[in-house]
Amino acid sequence: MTNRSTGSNPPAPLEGDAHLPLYRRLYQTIAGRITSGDWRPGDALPAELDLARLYGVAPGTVRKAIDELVDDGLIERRHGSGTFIRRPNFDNMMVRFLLYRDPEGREIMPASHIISREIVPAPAAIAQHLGMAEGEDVIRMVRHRHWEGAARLLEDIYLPPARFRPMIEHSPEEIGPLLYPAYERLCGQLVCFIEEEITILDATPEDAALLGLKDGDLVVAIERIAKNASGQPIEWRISRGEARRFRYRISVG
Amino acid sequence: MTNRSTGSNPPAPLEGDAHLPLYRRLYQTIAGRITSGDWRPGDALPAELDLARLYGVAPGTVRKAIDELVDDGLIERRHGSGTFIRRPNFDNMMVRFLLYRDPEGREIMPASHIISREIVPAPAAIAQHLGMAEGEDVIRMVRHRHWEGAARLLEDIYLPPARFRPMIEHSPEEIGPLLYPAYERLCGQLVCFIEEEITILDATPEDAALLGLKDGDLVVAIERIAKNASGQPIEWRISRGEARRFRYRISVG
DNA sequence: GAGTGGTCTAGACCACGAG
DNA sequence: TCGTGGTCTAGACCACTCA
Repeated sequence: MTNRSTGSNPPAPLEGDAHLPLYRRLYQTIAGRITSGDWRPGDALPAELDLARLYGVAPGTVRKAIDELVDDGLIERRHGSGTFIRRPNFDNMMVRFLLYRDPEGREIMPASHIISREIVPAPAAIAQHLGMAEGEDVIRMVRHRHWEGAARLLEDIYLPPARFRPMIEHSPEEIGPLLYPAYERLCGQLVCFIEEEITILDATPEDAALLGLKDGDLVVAIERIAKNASGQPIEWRISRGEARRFRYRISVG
Repeated sequence: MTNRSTGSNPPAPLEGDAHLPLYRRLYQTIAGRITSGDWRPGDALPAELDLARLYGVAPGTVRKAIDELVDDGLIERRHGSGTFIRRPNFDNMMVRFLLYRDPEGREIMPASHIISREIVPAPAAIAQHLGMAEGEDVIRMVRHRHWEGAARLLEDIYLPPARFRPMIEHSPEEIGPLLYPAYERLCGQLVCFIEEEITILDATPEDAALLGLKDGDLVVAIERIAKNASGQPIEWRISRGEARRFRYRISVG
């Protein structure tokens, strides 16, 4: 059988090489419609049987593609009501690890101060992380996060201008305290995956001064690469904070 | 259809409550045969169609159970040759994070010194982690790991005697430098899952002395709970090392 | 070539959520 | 009550490994 659309429209095309499994190509197609903003967080996907008809594949093939999208956290099933695009929430993640709490023990939303935004030539390491050429223009943003009356977290953030020009054109007030919602609202960019590397090292004199640390104190440095639904890197950042009281949980299968 | 064994033996029983999905019960059944030592690392599982016949379920149901066992790292598929029990390798994990290398940059297998082994009443927190009652007997083992001529990692390890009595009956030479292989070899216990929590804190005077740190230096403390194939906790440990140069990578979907 | 997992199909029936 | 996802079945054919 070469075409199983039962008398109705011809099937929609799938992304990806024809030699890839259908469920892989369907995964990429759905991820691409999230990346493009065609489907946005909160939206419902078509029902599985509708997707099967739409793309001309069997229901079991749709199910396998959706299984993997759910595993990767891009979408979410709600039994009886449908399948929905997720909005991951990474922006406030680091604050949790630094274990600061208000007097009642609740988590704090720290104040956010954008110190500078400029376009600079991409250093080699950052260009590589972002899939750009060395020396190509890149947006560099410095941000400090404050709580308990002092700077606690220093962030250097690098963004490709092709996707993120609005981040230098809008005022800090329009951007607000959380970056990832601003990326989505102002630039149509959705962060879906992150990879981090944690290092403990000696504070530089500048960082020590900004964080109120003594000479010889240690900082925790968290390097992060953030990717969109299609797995393309869209942000690189390094954050530094006081190492003491840092805490992190992981589980490995 | 109530019984689909085609004229041959009746199906083998599945673990778990009858109201659970068949693929979940099959997952638990296979995990249980790993825990019990019935199937050991390196062994091949029966072919998927044989498992389907053995347990009286459809091939697709076997496939879904095996998919999840593979996702959880308990088994491994090799296309064309079979499905095999995996042997996870966690024991040396922490050493990687501390970034010590020999002069040629290779990873080091640090020397391992068992300082003490004793049976003590379980403190409340440890009893809870191990699913025991407070005050019940627990094995406490202290181990130091050395490289570059000094102690670099201090480990306090707690084990339930019901599973691990051989660990106090055998000599340190019989145990060898790696604990998890010794658990498997001497006690028939296989570690399949771990959860860790990393904290940076001030060194206690004793830890500072043992690690050669100055007063006020920081240590990284890694608390770990290790579980077998059935998800039962079988070991709790806390390891401390110098915080400086600590490094950790994670990715979050 | 025999046996294995990998992909894909085409359904049936159940459990859940919302109107 | 209807539409959704959740489970389960029963096969076909392909791709890979190894003797």
